[in-house]
Amino acid sequence: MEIIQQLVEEGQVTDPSSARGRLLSAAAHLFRLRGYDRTTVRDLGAALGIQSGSLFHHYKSKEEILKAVMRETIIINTARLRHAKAPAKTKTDELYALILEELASIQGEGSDALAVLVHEWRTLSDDVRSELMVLRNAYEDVWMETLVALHQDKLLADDPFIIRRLLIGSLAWTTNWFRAEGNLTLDGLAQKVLKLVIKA
Amino acid sequence: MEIIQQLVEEGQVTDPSSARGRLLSAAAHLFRLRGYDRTTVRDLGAALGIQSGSLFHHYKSKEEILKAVMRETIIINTARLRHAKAPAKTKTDELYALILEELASIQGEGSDALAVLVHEWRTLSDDVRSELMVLRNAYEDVWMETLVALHQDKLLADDPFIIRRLLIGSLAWTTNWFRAEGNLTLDGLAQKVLKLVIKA
DNA sequence: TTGTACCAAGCAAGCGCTTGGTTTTCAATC
DNA sequence: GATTGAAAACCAAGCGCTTGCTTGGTACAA
Repeated sequence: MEIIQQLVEEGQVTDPSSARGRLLSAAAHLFRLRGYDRTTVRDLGAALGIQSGSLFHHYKSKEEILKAVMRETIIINTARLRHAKAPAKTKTDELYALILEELASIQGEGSDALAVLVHEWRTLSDDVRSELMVLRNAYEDVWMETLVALHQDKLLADDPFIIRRLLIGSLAWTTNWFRAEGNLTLDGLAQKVLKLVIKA
Repeated sequence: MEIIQQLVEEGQVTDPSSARGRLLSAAAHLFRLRGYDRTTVRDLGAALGIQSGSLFHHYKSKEEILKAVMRETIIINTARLRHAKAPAKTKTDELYALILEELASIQGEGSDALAVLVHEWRTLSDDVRSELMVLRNAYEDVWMETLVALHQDKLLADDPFIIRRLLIGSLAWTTNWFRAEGNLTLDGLAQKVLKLVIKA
């Protein structure tokens, strides 16, 4: 995943192989598994093989850890999304690429972090939430560029804002049921979703 | 809401005006607002104007309260769903009625409880979860009857199981953005959603 | 007079986080 | 290429507070 490496070099995200980086991915994993509130700093320490108190050398509070997980998740996935739609030849291809990429992010690597992002959004304090909102808007912009263009070409089944909101829910919910082992592949699912929102 | 009254008389759900009933709706409200984990028994007691310890006269643990909230929510909403689709003349009308009713449940009355149901599902212990799963399956059956029939009539845009799963996510997510004050009504939204999943 | 609904007080366990000190890492120096 | 120094990473212990829940008793309606 050279996208991440580039972001590391730009100083935008933490190196996953560093102490802080391992902390963040362990946190993402546990936060997803048990939820933020049910994950104690002792759990997190144990997962890393260190004392719970040692965590506070890296981040000054538990919420700072959650914030960092979310911040980096949004940044990484925004970059991924842009990267995914770049080679598309038509706007419809672009939309397919976006759907597939978001599905892959939810299902595959980084899935922990993205699930945490959706699930624990309201856990954040107001300050932190509005701080992250800026990043999240940038993520949504990548979607809206494509959707608005499709709407102008009369290719979208409905208003782009409505479509996007319905899509968020549908795609996020796949964590709860989709398993790649089934006879439905991720590409297959992305195709099905695409067909629902594109005019016949 | 005479549906609820009938369920009360059948002994399926708790009378909302009883002490236990008020406890459950206060719990649903707080669980939604702050999440189950962040809601303390002291918060809950304060909301009811009683001591936190007094709660345990009604339910033997905090999780029992969550379980009761969920249990009754599923039962009530299953009855609502059946009631909503009864007068429909075509299968398409049935589906519209189901979509509208689920949207209404999420947005309007009982919205607290249904939101809790979606959000706190994984909070439950395995035992309780599988116990509630039985009820939840009954709820899903109401949907599947209609969707399978539509699929047989070649009116559905895709496999009924896929459609339902995509719908759950879309509809549940509306809590996070839909506000009835806008220029989009609930019926309007239901219509839009219906059109996406029904063949042109 | 029996059961329902509640109170007042508090216990044991678990929580996030702090403190003061030790080990590890690693680039700069000789 | 060994020596050094300081920053980064971590430990051991525990503090102060909150948590879910218990206990023994009271008010009151039927």
